Amino acid sequence: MEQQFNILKKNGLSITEGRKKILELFLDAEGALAHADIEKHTDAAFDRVTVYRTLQTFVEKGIIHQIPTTDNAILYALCKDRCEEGHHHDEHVHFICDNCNKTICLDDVTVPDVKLPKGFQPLQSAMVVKGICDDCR
Amino acid sequence: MEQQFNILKKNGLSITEGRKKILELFLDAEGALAHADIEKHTDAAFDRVTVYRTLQTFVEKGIIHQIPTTDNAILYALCKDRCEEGHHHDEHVHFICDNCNKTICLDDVTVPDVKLPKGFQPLQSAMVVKGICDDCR
DNA sequence: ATAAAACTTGCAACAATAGTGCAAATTCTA
DNA sequence: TAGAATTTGCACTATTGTTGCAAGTTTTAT
Repeated sequence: MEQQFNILKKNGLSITEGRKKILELFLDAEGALAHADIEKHTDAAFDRVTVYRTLQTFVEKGIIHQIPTTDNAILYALCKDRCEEGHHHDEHVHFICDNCNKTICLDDVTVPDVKLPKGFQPLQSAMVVKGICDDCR
Repeated sequence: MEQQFNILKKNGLSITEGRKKILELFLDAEGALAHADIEKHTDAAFDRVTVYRTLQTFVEKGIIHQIPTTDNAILYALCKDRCEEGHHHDEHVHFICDNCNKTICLDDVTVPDVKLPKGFQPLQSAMVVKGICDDCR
């Protein structure tokens, strides 16, 4: 697959083994990945620091986005087409399964608007739903 | 004020300096607090470990609740009356100001229900809105 | 008011996670 | 294919969270 290549190219990034491999992981992944998942799946073929920096770069370029969690782990998932550098459009709901612990982007479920108190100006919203996913029922 | 005393009493916790002080911080705080904020405001009068354990205890007892963020820091905020031990009712929207960086509980704004794809069973939802708060306009 | 029981704290040690500077290696440009 | 630009890995440091245990504090029951 040349998909990884194209994504990197489109974002003006050098094509390197590490970046291709990490992108591949995201493309294959069903759900979101944590830094730890990536290290596990790459067999320490790349330095820990490289993974951090790659993830940072991808977030900056709008290739992946971060997902908020309560348990102090940053999760990352691929952005869909609409994202561009410096401007994410990841306003879809994220689902965390209590059973298999996977985090899944519900790309088709957009975060609903809410009425905020007077004076609060919304710019971005995130929504996380916990429960049991389709596979675990 | 005897409010701290009462909260601790009601939850069957021993009344200690540390717990009273940390509760006071929450009662005074406009927004949510991170572990680091608490250490800062207590002048290291209490051990780092004590702060961790106090926060844990408060979460378990339903005195404070955790707020998900994307930046890898757990935030805590006081629960309103409705919370009880082991059963939080913090299904309100949280607002993070891009300017002053405060996190505010919008207690009156409940997280809306969303329609999930077939097979997904929701149990708990969280919603975080980023933007400019009332004070910063 | 007081002693024993129960609980809480601080310390030290540890573990996991994240970030930085810099030299070596790789990738890109022309 | 050489030089410029970027990326990587290493060693080191910083930050964040956890655990066991002895000493200290709070509670309880006299």
